[in-house]
Amino acid sequence: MEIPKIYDPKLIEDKWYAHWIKHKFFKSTPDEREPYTIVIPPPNVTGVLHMGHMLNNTIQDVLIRRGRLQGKNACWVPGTDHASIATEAKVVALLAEKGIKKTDLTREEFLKHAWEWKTKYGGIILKQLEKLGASCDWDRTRFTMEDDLSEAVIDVFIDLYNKGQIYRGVRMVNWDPQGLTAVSDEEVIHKEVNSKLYYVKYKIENSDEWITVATTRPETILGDTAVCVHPDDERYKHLKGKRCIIPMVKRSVPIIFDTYIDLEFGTGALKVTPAHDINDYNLGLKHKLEVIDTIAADGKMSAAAQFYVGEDRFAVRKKIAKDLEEMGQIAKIEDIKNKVGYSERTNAVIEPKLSMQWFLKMDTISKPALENVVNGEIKLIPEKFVNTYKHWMENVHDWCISRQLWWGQQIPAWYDDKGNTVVAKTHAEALVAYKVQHPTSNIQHLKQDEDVLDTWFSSWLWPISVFDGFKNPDGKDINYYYPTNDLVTAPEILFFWVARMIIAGYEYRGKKPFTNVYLTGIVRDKQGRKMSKSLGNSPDPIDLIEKFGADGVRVGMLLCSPAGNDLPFDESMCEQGRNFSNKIWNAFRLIKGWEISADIKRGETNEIAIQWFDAKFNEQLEVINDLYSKYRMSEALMTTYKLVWDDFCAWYLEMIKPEFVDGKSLPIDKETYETTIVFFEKILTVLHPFMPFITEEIWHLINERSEKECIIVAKWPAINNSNPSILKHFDVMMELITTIRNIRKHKNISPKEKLQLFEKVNQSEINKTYDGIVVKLCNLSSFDYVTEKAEGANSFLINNSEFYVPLSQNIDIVAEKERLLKELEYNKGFLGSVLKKLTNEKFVSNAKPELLENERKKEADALAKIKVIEEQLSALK
RNA sequence: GGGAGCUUAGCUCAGCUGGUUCAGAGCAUCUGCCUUACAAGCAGAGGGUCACUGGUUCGAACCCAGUAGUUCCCA
Repeated sequence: MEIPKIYDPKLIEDKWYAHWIKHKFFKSTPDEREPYTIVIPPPNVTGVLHMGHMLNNTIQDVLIRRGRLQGKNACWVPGTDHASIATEAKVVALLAEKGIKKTDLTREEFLKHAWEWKTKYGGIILKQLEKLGASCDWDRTRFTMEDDLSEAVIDVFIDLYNKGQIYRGVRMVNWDPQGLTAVSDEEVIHKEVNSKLYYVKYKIENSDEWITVATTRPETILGDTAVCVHPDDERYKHLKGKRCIIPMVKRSVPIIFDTYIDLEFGTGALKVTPAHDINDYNLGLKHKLEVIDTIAADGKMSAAAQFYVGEDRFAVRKKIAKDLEEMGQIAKIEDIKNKVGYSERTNAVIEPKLSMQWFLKMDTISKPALENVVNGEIKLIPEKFVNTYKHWMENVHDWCISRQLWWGQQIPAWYDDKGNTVVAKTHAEALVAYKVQHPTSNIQHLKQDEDVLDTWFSSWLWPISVFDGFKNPDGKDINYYYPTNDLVTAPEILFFWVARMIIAGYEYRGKKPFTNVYLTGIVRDKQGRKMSKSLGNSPDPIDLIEKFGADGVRVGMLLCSPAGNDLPFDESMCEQGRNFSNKIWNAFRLIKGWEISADIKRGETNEIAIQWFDAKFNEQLEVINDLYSKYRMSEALMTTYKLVWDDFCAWYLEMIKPEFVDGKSLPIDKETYETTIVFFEKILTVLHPFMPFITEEIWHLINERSEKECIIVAKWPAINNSNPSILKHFDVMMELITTIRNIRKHKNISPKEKLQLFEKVNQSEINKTYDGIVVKLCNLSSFDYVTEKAEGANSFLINNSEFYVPLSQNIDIVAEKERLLKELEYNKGFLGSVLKKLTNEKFVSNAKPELLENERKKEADALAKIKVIEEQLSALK
């Protein structure tokens, strides 16, 4: 049988994925086993797989596969969300290419196009997840806008409205003039930009005096309805009761006094534009000012502005500055830096805008979500995010849940022509409710609210709605899978999504939606920039999988990404993963290549090697289990990596590897072979969550197995630590081996040349248990015990035992002396530091007894070592 | 402007209740090897004033205070 020496993932990954699907290994239905559940953070239907998804979904797959191996009923629910703004923008753009304007279509016609788009392109990302090996239960795939989930959204809206938690009101919202919709506070990104501060002179009415205000937004002057100064400001006290004239529009407005004003900023006089600034709006409410909305929804000046009507606000900013300057009303212009809000979705500059919106009250409904994270009922990993979470939840704002879009769940609110509102599921129900409220009315038709709900208002129900928890609140699925176990997501949406799911969980199930929230880092490029499509700095994950294999990419990403830490991505990480695959493959090749003999008896060397690896495996498995329980995934992987590469390949296999005689490998005894297979299978199982494909492939090659006997449904090894003491003996032996190899290296002795080794020891202390291994791994011709120093040999110390390796070449006495002196010096220094503690009365009286004991032992060891070194030194003369 | 976090080897990170098995790991680097599993490898090696300053302590990477740099959140 010819096994290729380079592992080629391309040949097997698709095969095994199809095999797993065929045998329904990802499928989960409620049964008597303990459930282990993860709901996917639904990616946006418009999305394609990027590195962030790779990281996030790899972690989920590792967790779910391990849960499955542990015998739990593992259920990973996939799906997508409908992403109102992004999808609608895509569809609008697509229609524009065909020469169709959204405004020419009815709502129904537009939605038809949108659904067509969704059917055709939505969900590409889910297909891509298969390449990664994601073991989702695809039969459970959900979409936030499918009928059942939409119905849940509508029902929740109605329920919260009836509970008085939802209200409609005019509010200053963050308006995205490009997306033509309001966006929530959390969707606004504030960036510091270079701006100009314009000092504009307003004439005091019936006077020759002027008052100068400072503004970064002169285009809003047209909507000014007051000028405000601080009541304590000596400069303006005399203006009490006066009015001033707004430039251009020549409107007379009052000069008002309010302590809100910052005396230091600008001139201490503030122009007040209630329609276009949240603070001004509040001032306006307080002082009962007129509100003039001069900027239309698309960011252009409205008719109310009187000037520059139909021109864009930024063009107008420049123009009005110039025009005012010509009129002599600009006092000066300064360069400043200020923060400007941008839409997360469209990157347009956010325009504060007054509009009628729907809001969810957050003050009371969010309480359990705060408490249960603070008290640890729900764990955030890493814990540091609890602070941020707490801070946010304690200062939570009402949630603006309406969006001026069509793609989404239309708000179930109905109005008569006077604006009277009823909230109901259907027009018929609305009409009935309306008649109850207005018994005298004979209206037959109510108009439904044009707006849809924020997409997060769908996804906050996700952990419940994917199990039909609204439609069927006592259903088998929801009762079995909810609360789910782990959620894996990015810290960026901790508030957008995670907090709101927790709120919904307590509101609608009275229980948390999940227990652990694992927050991944952000995948960045080498310059620390977030990977994004617009920057073009993200490699295509599918290309990476082509190049390094899915297993390689998974390992590469996970090795360097502790929870919550950003991940500066570099392809070389995947290379390390690929190399690891190859290492495992070659271990398999080695084992598979052995000739097995039932006639040979298992030698002592192999027996010891087996005992040792068994102990080592159990020791490390315990560490790995513990790391998993703490969600320290990258460390669990690194521990597994070293167990496989160092302990299994570099040590164990080298110890049991049959010798070559006359250009031919000797056969291996059956017992050792079979045990080695058992070890290898255990190792493959522990590797499986990280590297599902190669482990499945080897699993089927290493032993005769039926189609259904797959590693994906194998059993996670149990801990069975029978002989832990052997590990200590081995550590000493390994040090001996390394030292001998080091001598070889320093003396330039070929690995092929056999060496002799002597240990100076009293006959009673001889323990030859490990000698065979040392002989084998160091290529020795003999390992003998002596009572006297061997002449002309290289000597060294391990644990206060002296060893000699006779060399054909002469020993460099000078160098040897130097080395010994250095070692002596170090040990004397060490002894000194120990003695310093032991002679320190306070240390002796304060330190714990076992610590004191340890120091005494160190003292004794150091003294013994110094004695030996001194003997060696004197022998050199 | 307010709050939180971070700073340990060239890079990415461990380091639990302070005590030389505590200064570590992987990658990268350097040296020698194409040794019939693997050069995508093997065997070795070098590399850090634990950001800085001060304090507490018998003893500080670890606790406290301040400084600098950096990231995030909020306004």
